[in-house]
Amino acid sequence: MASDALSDGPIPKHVQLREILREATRIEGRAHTPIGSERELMVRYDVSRATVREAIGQLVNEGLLYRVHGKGTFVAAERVESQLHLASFTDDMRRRGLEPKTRVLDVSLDRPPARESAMLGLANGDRAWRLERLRIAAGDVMALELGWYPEPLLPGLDAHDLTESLYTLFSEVYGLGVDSAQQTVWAESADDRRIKLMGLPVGIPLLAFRRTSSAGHHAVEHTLSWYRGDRYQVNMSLDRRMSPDQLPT
Amino acid sequence: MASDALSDGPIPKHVQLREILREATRIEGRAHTPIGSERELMVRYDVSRATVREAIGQLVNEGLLYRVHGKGTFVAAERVESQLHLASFTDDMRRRGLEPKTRVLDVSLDRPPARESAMLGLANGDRAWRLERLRIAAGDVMALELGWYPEPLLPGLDAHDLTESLYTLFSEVYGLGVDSAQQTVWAESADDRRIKLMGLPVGIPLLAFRRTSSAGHHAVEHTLSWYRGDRYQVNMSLDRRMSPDQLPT
DNA sequence: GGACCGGACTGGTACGGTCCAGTCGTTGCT
DNA sequence: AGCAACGACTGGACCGTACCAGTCCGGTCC
Repeated sequence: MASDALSDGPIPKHVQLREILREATRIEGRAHTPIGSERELMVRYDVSRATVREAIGQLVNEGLLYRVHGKGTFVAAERVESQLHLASFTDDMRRRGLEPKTRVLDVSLDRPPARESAMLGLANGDRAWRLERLRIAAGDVMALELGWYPEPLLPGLDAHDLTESLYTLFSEVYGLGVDSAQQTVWAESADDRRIKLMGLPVGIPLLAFRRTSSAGHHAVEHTLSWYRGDRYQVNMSLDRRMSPDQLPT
Repeated sequence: MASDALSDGPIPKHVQLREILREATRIEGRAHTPIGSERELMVRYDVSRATVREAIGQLVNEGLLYRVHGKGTFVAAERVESQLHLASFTDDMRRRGLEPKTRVLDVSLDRPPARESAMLGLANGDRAWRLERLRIAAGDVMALELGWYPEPLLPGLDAHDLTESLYTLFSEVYGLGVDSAQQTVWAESADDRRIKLMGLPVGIPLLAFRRTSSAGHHAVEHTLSWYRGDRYQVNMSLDRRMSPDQLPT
């Protein structure tokens, strides 16, 4: 085994350690196993606990690790793709003769950020499922998606197959038929994390979506999605029969 | 002004400070202004520099702030938000309290490319008005727009003031009330010409729109628009009453 | 057998410190 | 006037310490 020491030099120690831990997450079958405690890693790699926490924090942000207070830091689960949900993406891909797939990067129970909490109508401190997925078609990652789902409405969500259509799951298992959504779209550049996660060429623009989906009066989903700008577009029809706040520019 | 002290209690200090700084990013016209140095904030709020860095780091991750090594921490520019509706740019910006300006770059009579010709229902050889404009709001160029307008339906269009709302013009002068549109949205990078025309920083992503607008059975407009991806977003409402192929992802 | 408690582990919060590296304005010299 | 150096600022990296809060297991007692 290679030495556990980190080298002095131009590459910061927290980056070196982050990459070592990233490799560790790739070992087959490691999902949900611990990576070693922070104090253990600081001894093994001869760095401070703050440096260990910085490295781990970045991988947690990327969805490759997750932390449980008082318990440990674990490798996030990775699952193989399956059928895609939501008519538009699936139909759009199929209309182009492509086979769509979904990969779940992470599912965990967390307190969502204030904004997401508000959008989901959660009380302070209520938890939600945090779900991160990749959408794949024609062998390429088309989109990265991060979603929040209210735990009170969807208990035990993580026990279900989250690579299938969530809307079908909500309807069949929880009796929550999604019937409306609010959505915002803009363009942005891909940062390093998403370039890496999505396997993108540098500099490629992303089409970003934020959506809140509802079943009747219950908000059941708040998602952020990023689609490759060069491989994806949205078609829509607009007319004056729609209410004024529904008509596009 | 409220006290700058952070309170002891259940809410961690880095969270309290984060929310104070978040509010500071919302002040009108603060884009690209510094929020105060880390050392300044540690004195003002009586916390350690690590606590300040933790709070700032979270807002940087959310895209509300950005850091420049050796220079400072700045408020990120805010995106102009547009409700998805069938309004002209002029009407849309006014509804959000911004003073829109349009600069006409070029207006001429031409035979449009085959695709535009087809979309406008023109016969072979028919001419259309070619109109190129910059859309400006809040002192910045928001969009570049290239549009085609069928000359048979809109004779003498170039004699009118084309900096105002075209939809209003079509209705009042030509009796053509725009009542529906087909629109496609995607993301792309700005090429050199558009960087120059729009005065954009290099590398900024664009939100691209292609639209065909109709008055009854007449297609009256075919446009391509490019909006700054960092300053513009589109909101839309979706529900199941729409046909499945109208629902975006 | 079950409940409870304490200890040993875990991650989370907060502090203080030092030094490195980037930016920019000022000053002095040519 | 131009250029280089320096100082004062900035963020970045890394270290150490202390304590808080959550989890879990083993031991003890009833």
